[in-house]
This record gives sequence, structure tokens and C-alpha cells, in this order.
Amino acid sequence: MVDNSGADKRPPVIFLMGPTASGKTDLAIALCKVLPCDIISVDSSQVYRSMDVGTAKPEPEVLRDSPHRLIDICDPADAYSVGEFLHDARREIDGISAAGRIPLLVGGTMLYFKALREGIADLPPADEKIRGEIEQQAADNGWPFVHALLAEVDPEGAAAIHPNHSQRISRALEVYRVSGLPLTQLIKQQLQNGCGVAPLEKDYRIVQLALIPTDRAALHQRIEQRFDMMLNQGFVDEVKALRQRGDLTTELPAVRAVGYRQIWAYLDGECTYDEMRARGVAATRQLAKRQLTWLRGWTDLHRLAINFTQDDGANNMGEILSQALEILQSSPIYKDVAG
RNA sequence: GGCUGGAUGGCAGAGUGGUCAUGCAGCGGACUGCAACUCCGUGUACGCCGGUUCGAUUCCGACUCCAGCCU
Repeated sequence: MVDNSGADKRPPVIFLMGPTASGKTDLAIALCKVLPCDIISVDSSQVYRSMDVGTAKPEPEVLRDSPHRLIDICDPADAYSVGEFLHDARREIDGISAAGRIPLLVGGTMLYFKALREGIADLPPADEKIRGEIEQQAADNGWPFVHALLAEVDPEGAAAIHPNHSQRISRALEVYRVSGLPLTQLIKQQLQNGCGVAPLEKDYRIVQLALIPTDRAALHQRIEQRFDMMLNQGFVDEVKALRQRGDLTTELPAVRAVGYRQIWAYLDGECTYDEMRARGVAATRQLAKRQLTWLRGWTDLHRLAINFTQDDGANNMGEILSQALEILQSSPIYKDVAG
């Protein structure tokens, strides 16, 4: 792995991960003030333009002082994907690094981090037509039926997927129908032949930091307060504006994002304002829980225990910042960050 | 004071003399182009006290509380 002898010429990259509302942006900006870092956002929702309040996008003034790459790069009508992210992120990482600075990847979309770190196979991109056909088969016969179809062509892949797991069944079958080869086989082949997008570690030294809230209840309270703040900042109007375009539907990933989906349903008259608020807060909590599940088993992770006191929202960010700096300075990238 | 109805897990809400409600939330987990997605797993709840019964959340009685009606 990382060679500490000094012969390792790979440039450094910093990952900063953590659940929603854990203070990642604050820490990233603080780090930028003391280190030659440039921020790359790793967030599947902040890529969308005109979705600002609900995705907790940093304020324009903040973005002016601390530019974030890969924010506002996509229209809500389009579906961004891991594949595109990998391509875009790699381009930004290379660019920042070539300029002699350190890429600081900050966000909560854990699949993106994972794909970046471990690499990903070259696979056919989404095919709307075939996806539509699969959806139709599922609507007619149920997902277990479609799962059985998958089992015929990719038994190994099907065995690893639950018969109700719509999205993964759909994708595996889609890949087969487009390429004529089982997804499992494509991945296995490329692991051997080294095709696809290589793991970032091949070319960069990664230091991985994660903000882990010490107290779940306090995080929940913070999430609730933040959701209310978003509502006060015009979250509902933001969703109204998206609906008024007329071309967006609840099928799109942008509209399915936490908060957006619940407000969309409220505007459809499916629930009261209070129910919408409660559902939005719950959806955010669930997001945080899934992000923490990813992080729990994450290897080579430096965990920063962030402690929100439940009453006044104060936290130990100052302490966290010095811990982070200490970790970075004691890591092999020290001479880079010291500059 | 009287009459009637009700009292079920954190919440909503079915139901049954012995066996599984269910939904939501919570908690745990999974995850190769939608991932803020999608999916999986997870609860000895039956107001209180007696009685009937082999067995009661379910039947009977008293009590407590709630809602409505009556005097």
C-alpha cells in the first residue's frame, strides 16, 4: 500500500465524509483556510442546479471564497450517475493536483466515495428503453418474476440480489440485455484484466476522514432544526418552482431527493404540512443512518467524534479541526500539506 | 349522578378463547451508472383488580380514565 520510505511519489488526496448535518462543509472550509486544498463536492443532490435550500448547498458567498467543484453541473431533468461522477471527479482531482494543490473531497454520497476509492468496471450506461421494458415486466408480473428472468442469464448475480430488490435486479438485467453478458461476469473479467476505472489509490495517497456524531439523539435534533430552517428559507417555494417547469416527475432522482419528494407530495395534496415536515425529517434521519452504516465498516478511516450538545447547537468543531490537522500532519502526505 | 361507546407495542390502527395483523417511526444490515435511491431484517402490545376456563388481550363483574349523551 502506501510507501512511507519517501519513494512514494503519488500526490495526496483527502476524503472528508460523514452523515448529513454533521458539519462536513464547516470543517472543509476551515481546513481550506490552513491548507492548500481545493474542494470537490461528493454529493449526488448538490450536482443539480436550482436545488439549493433543500440540498444544504453552501451560500453563494461561501462558494465564492471556497469554491466547490461538481456543484450545479446538472439539470434536475437529467439523471446524474456514479459513472459520470467518477469521470468528473477524476478530472477535477487531476486538475487540482497538477496545479500543486490538494484535492479535498467532501460529501455524504458514500457510493461515490466507494467507487472512487475502489474503482469501477466499465459497464454500459443506463438505457431508458430497456429500463422501461423491465419496469413494465415488473409491473405486470412482480419483481420476483423479473428476478427469476435474471437468474436464467446470470445465476450468480441473481443469487446475490434479493427478489424484491427492484433497482439492482433492473440494473443487472439491463446490463445483460444491452451487452449480452452477465453483469457479474463483466465485473469479474475487468477485475482480472484491469479494465474500467482504476482505484484512486493507484495514483494517489488518500487520507480518509469522517465526522461521526457521538450522540444519535443530538444528531436527530440537529436534523430537525435544520429541516425547519430550510422551510423558513423557502424550501417549499423552491420545490414549487421545480414543479412549475412542468417537465419534472417524481421518477427523477432529483425529485426523489430527501425533502423534495415529501414537499412534492404535500403540494400534490397527499398530506398536510405537518405530516410533510415530519416525513421530511424522518427521511433525513434515515439518510443519516444509512450513511453511518457505510462508514461503520469503512477501512482505513480516521474517525472524528463530533459532539453536538443538544441544547444550543454548539459543538467541538475547534477540537475536531486540530484533530484533523494532526492526522494529516502525521500521515505520509505531511510534507505536502505543510507547504 | 345516570346511559352509551372506548381503552391494543413510540404513534396510527385491525383482530382473535390457545397460532402472524398491518402501516409509520426507531434500531440493525445490504449496496458496481437512479444511491438523498432501492432493498432486507427487527417488537413476549393488549388500562387496573378479581372471576369463569385446561387456557383470556379476547367472556363476566368491579374499578380507573377518556369521549359523547342525559338529569
